[in-house]
Amino acid sequence: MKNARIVFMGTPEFAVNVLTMLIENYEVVLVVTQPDKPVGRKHILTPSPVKEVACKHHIKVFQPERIKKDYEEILAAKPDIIITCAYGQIIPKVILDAPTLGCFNVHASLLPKYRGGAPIHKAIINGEKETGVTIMYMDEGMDTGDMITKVMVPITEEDNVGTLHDKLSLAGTNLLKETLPSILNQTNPREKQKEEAATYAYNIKREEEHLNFEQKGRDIINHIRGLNPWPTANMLVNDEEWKVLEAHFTPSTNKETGIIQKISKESLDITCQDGVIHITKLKPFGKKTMEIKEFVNGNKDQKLIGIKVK
RNA sequence: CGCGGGAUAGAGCAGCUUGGUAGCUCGUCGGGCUCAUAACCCGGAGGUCGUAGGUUCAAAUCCUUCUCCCGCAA
Repeated sequence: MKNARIVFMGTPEFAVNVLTMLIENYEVVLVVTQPDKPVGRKHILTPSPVKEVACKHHIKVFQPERIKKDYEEILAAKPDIIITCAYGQIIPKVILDAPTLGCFNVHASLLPKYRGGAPIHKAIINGEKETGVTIMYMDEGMDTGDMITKVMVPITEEDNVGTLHDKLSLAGTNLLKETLPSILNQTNPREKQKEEAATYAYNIKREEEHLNFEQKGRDIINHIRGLNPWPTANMLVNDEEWKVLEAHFTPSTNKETGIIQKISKESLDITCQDGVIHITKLKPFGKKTMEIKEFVNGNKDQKLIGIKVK
């Protein structure tokens, strides 16, 4: 089926590469994405990245508030195939059953691990050495459908959510490009997920962004890079919320955790369970984010030394 | 008018309470020391103190307006 009618459903930056590839190679008849959301202090109504791409290519966009109740437009598009990628809403069975070839999803993890909305963040936070992308059939569960193809992507020490996100987005796009022909002529493999091996990566909650210096250094570093550049880890300094963007760790023994030990042009050092966290990029309360070098220029009197960070 | 933080040299800050012709760290430029240096020493350039108005002999500093940036909440 060469000229399949494709409906694409997706929302954030992660889905942009996938959509672009589909537009360049296939006939995308409708793009479904989340409604424009008010963003920032001024509540400026902002379209999703996916919507912007769709508009640029003059493809019809559908933005239901609740797809569970408002889906007629998708049926009307008479899709042969629906491809989703980080859409952001649970898709009802009526839609899953609509396309002649089925509904397929591009998910940023090696399923059945990290089902859910924050697989990239959680993979880094948990200190994984590798993750990947899975292309799969959709069913009514959350990322529980049968798997078709996967690609592995290593996680390096230097990776954070931003860099890994970009790698996975590209890997997912390429994987879909390779997999789609077999889906279209219905020769693709199909493998059930092992339910007992499933783990979940739910969206990051506000309280999960807070650093705990009683933890081991390795875990704290993973936590920081697993939340950078978004939503970013934070800590309380003098009861003000500071953001921590980059840091590294050296092991040692300490009497007390969470103490600001030293501020130098190399780093701001805070004790943790088994060593010292060296913060090299941060955002003090009310300030812009800054490199340690900039930060230390304005803190030459070292008045933060000895303070307990919470 | 949702809550709070901020705006002073290219960067990060101090000074504002108790008005009196602008300071620190870094960067930059020039010179010196050194085998050498991102180290050290000496010297220079660079600011109408976010905007507009008010009080005053005098405003970065006190009062009012507006703009912009940041976090939270949505």
